Parts: sequence; C-alpha cells; structure tokens
Amino acid sequence: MDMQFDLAQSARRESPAANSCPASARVSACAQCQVRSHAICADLDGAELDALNRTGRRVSLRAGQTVMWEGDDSTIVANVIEGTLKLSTSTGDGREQIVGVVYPSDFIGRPFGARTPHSVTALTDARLCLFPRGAFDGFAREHPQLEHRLLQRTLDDLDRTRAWMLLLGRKTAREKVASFLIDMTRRLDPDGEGVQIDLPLSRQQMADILGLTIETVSRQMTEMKRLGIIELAGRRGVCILDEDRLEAMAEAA
Amino acid sequence: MDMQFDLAQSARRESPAANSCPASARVSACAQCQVRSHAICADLDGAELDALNRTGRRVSLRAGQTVMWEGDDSTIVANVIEGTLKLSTSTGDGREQIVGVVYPSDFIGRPFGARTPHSVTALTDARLCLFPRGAFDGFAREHPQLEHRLLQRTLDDLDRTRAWMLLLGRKTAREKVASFLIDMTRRLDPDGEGVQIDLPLSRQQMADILGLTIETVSRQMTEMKRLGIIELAGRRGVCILDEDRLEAMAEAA
DNA sequence: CCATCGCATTGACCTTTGTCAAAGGCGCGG
DNA sequence: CCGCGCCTTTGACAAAGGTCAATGCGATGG
Repeated sequence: MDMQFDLAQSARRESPAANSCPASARVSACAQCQVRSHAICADLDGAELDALNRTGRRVSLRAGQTVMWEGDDSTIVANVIEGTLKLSTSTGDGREQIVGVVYPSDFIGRPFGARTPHSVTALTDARLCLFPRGAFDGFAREHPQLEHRLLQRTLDDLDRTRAWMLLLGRKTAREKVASFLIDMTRRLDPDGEGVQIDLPLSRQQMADILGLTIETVSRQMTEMKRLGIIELAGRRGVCILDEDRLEAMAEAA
Repeated sequence: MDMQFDLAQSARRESPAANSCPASARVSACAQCQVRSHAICADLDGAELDALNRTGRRVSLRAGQTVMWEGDDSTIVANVIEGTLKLSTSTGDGREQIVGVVYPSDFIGRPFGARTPHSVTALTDARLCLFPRGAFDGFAREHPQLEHRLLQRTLDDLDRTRAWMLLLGRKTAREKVASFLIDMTRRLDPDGEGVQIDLPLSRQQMADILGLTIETVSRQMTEMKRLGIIELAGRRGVCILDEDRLEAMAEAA
C-alpha cells in the first residue's frame, strides 16, 4: 500500500502528458479506437469527434498509479481504453472502501462538479483517453448526444452501485465472496463454467470491495475450494467448477 | 412490515390517477409548484412546462404506500413535491437494504431503462408529480436542458451513494449511527445544534439504511444518550447536544 | 382518560468476523 | 535455477454485532 502510494505520486509528477501522441496522430486516434463503439463518444460524427479529440490526449498508466485523488479539484475526466481501475474512498484513519471497478469503454472522473468524490487507481496497466474537465463540460453541453450517453451510463452506474449496497449492508462474508466471483466471471468470461479466470485484484482489494478483511476473504475462498465449488490457481486464478452452487451461495448463506 | 406491504398493494390497486387534477387545473399546476425551482424542470419555459405537464399528473400517497417495485417494468417516473420516500432492495430471503432516501424536489424512477432497480415507498404522506416513463423519456430527449439537470442530479446521487458505501462497508455500528444522525440533521435542520429534529424513519428503517439490526441501532442511540451527546424525545425525536463529539464519533469509533 | 397494540429498549447469549501472529508458497530478480 | 520478499493462508483468540426473548412505553382509539 505504501508502494502503491509512491507509484501514484510519481505518476502525478510525470504528468499525464507523458504518453500523448503528436498532434498529427491525434486526428485519426478515434478511428482506430478499440472502445469507440461502446464509449460515450460512440455516436459523435467525424467533425465532432475531431473537435473533442483536440482537447484530449491518450495516457498510459502502470498498475498501481493513481489518476485522481478523492477530494481534489475535479480537473480531468477520461474514457478507459484499456485496463482495469478502481474507484475508492477512505475514512480519516485509513480504512478503504472500493466503490467501483471500471473497465475499457467506461468513463471516469466527475464532470459538472468541482470535486473528485473518490480516488481512481489503475489495477492493471491501463490506457486512458483524457480530457480537461472544463473543456469536456463545455463540449458536452453543446452535444446532447454525448450528454445523453453519459446520462445513460451514469444511471447504469447508479443502479449497479445501489445493488452493491445490498451486498455491503446485508450479505454475509460467504455471500459476498460468492457474489463477487459471479460478478467477476460475468465480466471477464462470458462463456462461464469450467474456465479459469484471472482476477485483476489482490485479496486485499477484494476485501476492500466487499467490506471484509483479507483473512476473511481468504478463508471463504479456501472453504469454497474445499467444497469443490471453485478451484484456485496461483494468486489470481480462479476456476468456477459449480456455477449453480456458487449462485445459490451468493443469495443465501 | 406486513402492514406496509398491504398498504402498498392497495395503493397500486387504487391506481395512481386517484388524485390527479382536472385538465383545466393542470396548466397552472407548475406555476404554484413548491419545488419547481429545485426540481429538474426548473429551467423549462412556460410552453415546455405546459407540454411536459400534459403528460403528467399529481398523486398523493399515504405513509407506507409503495409507488414502484424492484424488478417491475419501468413505467413511471416522478418528481417528489412533498414528503420523504425510501428506495430499497432486498435479498430473496427478505433482508432489506434501503439504498436511498428522497426528499421534495428529488426525482424518482428509472428513465431510459426497462426495469425498476429498486422499490420506492413513502415514509411519510407524500405528493408526487408523476409521468409515464415513455412520455418522459421522449420529452427529455428533446429537451437537453432537462436531460442536463437530470444528469447533474444523477451524478450527485451517485456521489452520495458511493460515499454511503464507505459507511456500509467500513464503519462500525457506532460510526454508522453517528453518521446517520449528522446526515439527517443536515437535511432537516440546517441551523444545527440544540434543536430537536423529527426523524422520518423508524428504528427498523434506520437499521435498513445502516446495514444493522434494530437492536444495535437502539443500543447505540441509548449509549449516545448516556454519554450526553444526544437527547431522545419519543420515538422519532432526537436532539443533538454535542455536535462536535457526534462528528468525531462518525469518523472513528 | 385509560386500555391496547406495536415499536423500542434491554438483557443474556451466541455466531460471525476481525485481530494478531506465524507459516507457507508464488514469482520476481539475481 | 535458486533465494528472497511479499502476498496469502492458517490458526488461536477477541470482540462486535446478531439472535432470541422479555419488558417498557408512546400513541391511538374507544
């Protein structure tokens, strides 16, 4: 965690401009963008894309780097092009809660607001399409299509977040871990059963998502392995052996 | 809780049209609306307001009535004119988590989505300005001003909801109750210290917000009273005697 | 004004999860 | 390929909060 913080600070010092492309390359950046059809810019036309693009730049992040800090002025927003990042808040005495995990094509940052409500940190190496918040806000206000997609995305986020509150407030450790594994499997391996997935999170990060301690997460995983519901492979690998029983476990202890 | 459910069902049967005004009265309804300047319709002009209004109607609710159910098709959205309502989800076996509490000028329902992600139930008698979702969606798409306000509101909701996740996942019972009291006091009595406020919630509902049991909430309140931090008056009355100590308590046990 | 009903409080006890500590093993760098 | 560091697992114990049960009390209606 100390290391993570150091990395984060160095990321900040390097400045986000580090990996931006030369102006000539920018124009076509969107054309070859892997997430364009899913990101909020999906239904902008060529000229609009070009205009938005002129205010933005591509940025690469190493795992552990923090893009923005809880409580900071909200100065940047971004689309995630590649990688996985966590959104987190903490109490004064350092207890952390991960309030969201974002994937390629997701949008991060706080448009139309003065403060960043939570920190954003890369869990894996990642690439972002970054915009100054002010410029983005202005552009968005002039392009209802963009605002509409942002609204849809925000409404979806809110639904997911509220569903997660049920997990945090009312589920047991067992149910929490099972729910988490199902959620992750759905995200990372749409085909389901039998296939091994690689969690983009450490045990500590799983604990920070589920509102548990690392020991409790570990014990629950071990117990599920013992029951033949999952198989563990190394630190990050998990294989769902019995999806049905796992799902039952996610709903009632 | 059974009673609440019965009331809710009867509300549904009575149909939401019960308290709508005659067409002649509708036109002027917005002019005298108490929440207009704070609701999402704030910056619509007269003609727009009129158009939107033609699709909507005013509805009165009794405490305990449920306006929409988790999982139902999303058919209505509404502005809260008066009263307090809860948003809630539950597990298959009946454990409930309140995922939001809404006040006058807040917006409820799920626009641009097929499903209602959580139930909405009146905690006090309440009045809504109700719209069919389809009509509202259509109107919103044609009025970027409205969508923009809805976006702002949704972004704020998301920030608040994520902040609440920290409470659910990482705070102790003591901290949860203290945080809740501070939050409520801020909402209901902007002047602060020394004044008695009336909670719009029962102990069970407080427990459902905080992810605790009714007994734990009760014990924490009693303990705070014993410490001279709050005073309790009847079932719903609370008086903050020492706001500073309460705030300290909300951050670290 | 009093009886009653339902919410709230209190108490005793138990389960779950957290804490602290030690050992194991994965994976990186030498 | 080996050793070391860090993450993870495991264990023993403590504590917070949940459960079950009984009592208290505020508000409603007769």
